[in-house]
Amino acid sequence: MPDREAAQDQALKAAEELFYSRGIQAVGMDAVRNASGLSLKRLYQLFPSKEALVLEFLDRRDRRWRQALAHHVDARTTPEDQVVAVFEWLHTWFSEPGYRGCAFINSFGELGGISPEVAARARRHKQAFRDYLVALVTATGRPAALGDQLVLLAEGAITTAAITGTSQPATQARDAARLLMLAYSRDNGERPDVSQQTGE
Amino acid sequence: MPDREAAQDQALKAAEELFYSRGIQAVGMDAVRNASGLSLKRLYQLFPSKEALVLEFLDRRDRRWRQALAHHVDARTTPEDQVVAVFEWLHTWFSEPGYRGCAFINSFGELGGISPEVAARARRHKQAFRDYLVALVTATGRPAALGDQLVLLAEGAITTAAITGTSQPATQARDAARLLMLAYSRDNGERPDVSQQTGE
DNA sequence: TACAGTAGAGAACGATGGTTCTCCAGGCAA
DNA sequence: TTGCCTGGAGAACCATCGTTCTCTACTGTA
Repeated sequence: MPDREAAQDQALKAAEELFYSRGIQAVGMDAVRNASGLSLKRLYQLFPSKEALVLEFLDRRDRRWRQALAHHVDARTTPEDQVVAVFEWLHTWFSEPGYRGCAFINSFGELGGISPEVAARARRHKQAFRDYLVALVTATGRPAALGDQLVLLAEGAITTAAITGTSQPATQARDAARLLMLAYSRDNGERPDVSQQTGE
Repeated sequence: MPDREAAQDQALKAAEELFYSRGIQAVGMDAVRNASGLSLKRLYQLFPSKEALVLEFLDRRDRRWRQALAHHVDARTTPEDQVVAVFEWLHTWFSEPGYRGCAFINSFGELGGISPEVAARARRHKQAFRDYLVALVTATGRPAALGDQLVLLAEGAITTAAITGTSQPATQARDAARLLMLAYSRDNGERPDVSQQTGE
């Protein structure tokens, strides 16, 4: 029998391509079969159901995505640079052909309301990203609250880039991130005053 | 014959409830029939296909959403307050029971890859929101670039609130927005320096 | 050569979905 | 009253989907 692991890899590669580009419900197991070159029988030997394939697809994507991000960030030396590198990496991601947003946001929107498992994967993925970014931010000596704000910039850039079809949001988010880092830098005190300076 | 307009309203109300909470493909026309109290025959008299119903649902949601936002913002007097009011409105939106993110982001993720019409509605909706927010920002005397950054904060808050199930992202986004408005205020010059202050 | 086990190709099956059709009840003009 | 139109309820129809089954070909072994 051909290597089980290799076959799983083939299936998941095909599934990722299809699920990401067309959405999950729009892709039948027949399409996965054609794209992967595996037989339906083999597919169901490797994954007991489509749901299982979907969850594996998400897990695999989560791992790869975070690895790719960390790899890019690790190339930088200072903590500040590492934070900025997150947004630079977003830019290269957005520029990939076929970029269509975050697979977790997309599958949450599509299936989060009817599949608790899918919703949980999305939560886990976003939580991991948040923890990662907050760690980078606190390494610069700035508060976790800034990390949460940068998460919002990154998430906003991800969906805006997908819908508008440009990678510009990454640059805008990076610039905003730099301003916020400046606002939270020691020169301005650890806790910039956001209380009502605009009136009300 | 019962009022055509009233029947359409009934159908759209039911469709919105179902599509938003469960996703579009997961909701059959049978479910819309049951929820709306209309017969299938009547439904197909009012909308030639499910696709037409979906597009009408999106158009209607776009109108209502922007109206609700504008209504909240209009209650404020100063331009700065109006910008902040956007994020306060997000907070009340996120706090609604059954909040599950932006219907346009969700349907873009679900159908954007296979339905150009749905993708176009998402683009239009986001473009309108962007234009609105940029107009509010430029009314304060600040550059449009800040508006784009605030859009990212808002979009990020929308999806983060949906996936985490909290309304806290609205507050975080509002605080970040205040800091960015401060950074762009006349005291700091019209164009804050974001060039490489973090090195590299 | 005979045989057991595995895999591939694709038909088959049961469920569901979008869409249409049938049949019947009720209102209303002549 | 009679005939006609509209609408409701739901069956019917056809395609698709997830999943399983059948049949055949092949490989390795005694």
